[in-house]
Amino acid sequence: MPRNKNYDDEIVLERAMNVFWKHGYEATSVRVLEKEMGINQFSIYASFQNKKNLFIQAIRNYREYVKEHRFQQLLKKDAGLSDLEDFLFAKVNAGSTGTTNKGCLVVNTAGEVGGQDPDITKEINRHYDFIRDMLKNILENAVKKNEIPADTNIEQQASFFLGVMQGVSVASKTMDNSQLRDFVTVALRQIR
Amino acid sequence: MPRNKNYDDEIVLERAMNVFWKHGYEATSVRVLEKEMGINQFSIYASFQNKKNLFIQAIRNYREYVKEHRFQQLLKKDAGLSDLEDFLFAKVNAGSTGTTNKGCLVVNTAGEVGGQDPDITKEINRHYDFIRDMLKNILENAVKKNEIPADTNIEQQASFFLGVMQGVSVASKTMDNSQLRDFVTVALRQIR
DNA sequence: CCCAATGCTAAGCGATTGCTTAGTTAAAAA
DNA sequence: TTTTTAACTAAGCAATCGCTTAGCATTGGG
Repeated sequence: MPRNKNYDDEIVLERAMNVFWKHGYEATSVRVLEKEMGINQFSIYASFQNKKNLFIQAIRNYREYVKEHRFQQLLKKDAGLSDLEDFLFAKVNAGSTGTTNKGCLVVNTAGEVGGQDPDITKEINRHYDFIRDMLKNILENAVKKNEIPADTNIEQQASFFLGVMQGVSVASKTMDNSQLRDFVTVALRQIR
Repeated sequence: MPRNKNYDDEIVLERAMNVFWKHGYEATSVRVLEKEMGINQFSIYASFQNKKNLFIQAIRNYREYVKEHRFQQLLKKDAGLSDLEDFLFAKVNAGSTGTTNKGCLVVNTAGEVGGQDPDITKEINRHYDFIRDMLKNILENAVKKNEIPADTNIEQQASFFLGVMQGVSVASKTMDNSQLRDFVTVALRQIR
């Protein structure tokens, strides 16, 4: 019976994600959201209830986004250490091309909102559970492929590389390319 | 001639630092600052001009704070690798005692404000220059003490451990203690 | 003692915050 | 075509934002 929306929830959510990614949670007002999303405030609240929930949805959208655009190679079923190497060094070189690096939305959020809000914290943890699982799979494959020793402590190395990825996200804002390359080089060298 | 302040700039600045540390820059209002600092808004603006400058001063104060309370051991002229080990593992165990970890003020700020504001960015960089210098000194001492090989690439390892410290700051909010221990263990093992 | 200079209190400035609500438009079911 | 339902526009809500200002309090020099 009723009238149809003349916007797509997924599309406007992706736009919202980019605004939050660039400016953070608190510094993003609903006014700039409605401009960037291209819809009225009413529609924002109709589709996403409130600002916090929109932000949480944006984090989920971010996870889908990085799965498709950043972790593609790492998410192949048989991804191994060489894929992890490619990924980390790609991040190093990406820093030079772009202007100021936006870093990782989830790392930024962890820093800004931290353990303050339980709902957002839960979403942050979900994201890192996902990355941790991805890393474990890669490390298991790397053992099978004889890229790393058979007695490698998978859990331990997964925690290490998760920490390194979080470090890279911060470092990409504060280090130059050669420093970033050094960081990644040492991180990868230890497992060989 | 004139009347004297009945508060100490350093004391109220340290209080401001703790508020920013806990809630971040944007989420900290001048109203809560005046409550926590124990002085009127007028006095805040008289002593620190505006909110952003107060924040920048708070970051500088944070650097002095960590020099005295966190990096004490690392700043000894002859600090070596064993001191770095002590420091990193102390961070691991600190995560368990406290409630939600506040992380590092500067890492949090890098995530929230990032490259947005040039003045704040400059202050972030100053902080990391300081830590990098500290790390280089430690690594040089470690060579002299034969804790690490003589041909160790100091610059490279300094970038690595700076990245690890940034990672630990994020990870201390998202990992449990054993995961954090694994992260630090692998980071330190590679240099031996 | 009085005066000049700064500190303080408290009220309030315009602007912006997240969010809501009346009034209208559009579209599908009857 | 009529009716019903929801999406739209645009105005506006109270609350809070960073910051300022008028008026009084307090100090040390003359």
